[in-house]
Amino acid sequence: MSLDKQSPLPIYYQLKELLRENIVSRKWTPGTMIPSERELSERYEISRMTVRQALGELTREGILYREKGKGTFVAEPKIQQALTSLTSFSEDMQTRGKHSGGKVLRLALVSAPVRVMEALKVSPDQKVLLLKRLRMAEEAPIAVESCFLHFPNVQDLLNENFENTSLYSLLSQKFEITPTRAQQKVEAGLCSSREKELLMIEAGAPVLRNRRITFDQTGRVFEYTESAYRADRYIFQVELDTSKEVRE
Amino acid sequence: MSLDKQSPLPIYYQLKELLRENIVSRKWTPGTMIPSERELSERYEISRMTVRQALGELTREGILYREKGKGTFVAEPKIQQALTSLTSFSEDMQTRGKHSGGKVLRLALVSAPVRVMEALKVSPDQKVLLLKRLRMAEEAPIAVESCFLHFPNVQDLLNENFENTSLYSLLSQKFEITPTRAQQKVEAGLCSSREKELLMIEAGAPVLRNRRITFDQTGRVFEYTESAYRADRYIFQVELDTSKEVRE
DNA sequence: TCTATATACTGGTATAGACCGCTAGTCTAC
DNA sequence: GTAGACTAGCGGTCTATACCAGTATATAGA
Repeated sequence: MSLDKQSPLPIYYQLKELLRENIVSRKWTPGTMIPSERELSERYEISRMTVRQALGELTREGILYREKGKGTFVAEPKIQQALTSLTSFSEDMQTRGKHSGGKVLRLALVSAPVRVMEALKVSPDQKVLLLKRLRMAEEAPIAVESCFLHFPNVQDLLNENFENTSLYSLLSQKFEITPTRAQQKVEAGLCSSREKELLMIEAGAPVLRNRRITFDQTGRVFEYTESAYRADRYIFQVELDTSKEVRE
Repeated sequence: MSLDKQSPLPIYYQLKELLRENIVSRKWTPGTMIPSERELSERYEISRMTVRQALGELTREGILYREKGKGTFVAEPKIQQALTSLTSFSEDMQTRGKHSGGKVLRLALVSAPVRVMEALKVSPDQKVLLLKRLRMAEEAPIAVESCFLHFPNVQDLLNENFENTSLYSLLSQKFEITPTRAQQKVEAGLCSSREKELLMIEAGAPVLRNRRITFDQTGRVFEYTESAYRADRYIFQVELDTSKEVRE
């Protein structure tokens, strides 16, 4: 594997994904020392500062940790993450060991329905990005998800390929948006006729309906998502904990 | 205010604190465009890369945000963090302004089903207290709840009246048990024939199924509860927050 | 044998310069 | 008047280099 310096993708980003691949494939296991910054910079014929940008981002993602004078190492995976924390679907599925995937049903700038406008706090003349996807797990449909996004330059997402990429990792890489807090409402319902076809279930089958408003690190709402999960294939899990102190 | 290049503190860190001071003192208010990277680098006679390190960290902290081609701006302050809270049904209903109530369907020491034994970590010969209730809200049934309890002297609860009393307030008053942490699983399903009658819904109506394992302040599990909520009358809500660190 | 020093690594900080794509305002030609 | 070209300024990426401080190991001296 190597880097393509002609690619429009930044070099540090290519290196980052290359390193990530070595970790998720368990070629490098937790605790392993990865090649030093100087070694990586020589091997791929790039500047050490570029290597540092890749390693820095992976470190902030909790995938690597550095020790001055010693080296950079693969971090232990976080166990709790799937529960209390905010995950996108891709990451959610990964932590459960299932193969994630999805088919984009729609990706466009739209005028939002009123309930979405209220959630995203946008005025009627503002358009939001709608990303509607059929979510898959192990080759079978598991959920229909409509994700409404609103933040500066959201239209840049129109050219992205969401079939294999996590929305949240894109948001953090290109927009410096980190999902930090969310309000989620979960209820039971019966599938609509459209959902019945997409999810390949029978009429009258139950679905889990999920509505989520997500806030970034600055406290701004950037996402409102509605999803309908096949009840026979999905369980919503949450850990509640009152022992955590409220800051400030 | 200026920077001390002889200080053992890194220059980027000094700049970061200097900029932060301008923001917390509200000299720069939210939405203000701060000086450009090149301007800061000239003003303080430092490299632009050093400026970028300071701005990058403040951006990741959510204090600044950048817009390509435009500039770097002061972000809106973080809103107060809300907690994921752990409430009993009575309190849950109270916070929603509905009159809470319930009819006790069964209160007895029983041998627990296997899934309950596993959750409560009891051996097959140990009996647990089963409290099965029909939960009401505004004179109408809203949920069927089976609550399995296991802790010292649990049999003392046999004489209690649960029609109007919160289980959790009893536990804290008489047993010094404070619900502190819980794992909850939520899924959608269709009502059983028994649930249909109790909840007064039609056959094939959807229900929200909830399973909760609750731990007390010492980390011991004391409760396993299964409930089925009328989908048309109940929405499960949760606030998620990743800004609180999860530690082992 | 044990301690102290030399040295060869590591990541951390900082420099100065370059080019890119994007934004917004201005200016020109129609 | 207005659409399109130009341009100054912005953040984003990348290079090549330098020196610092911490870590581990080998080596020289007591």
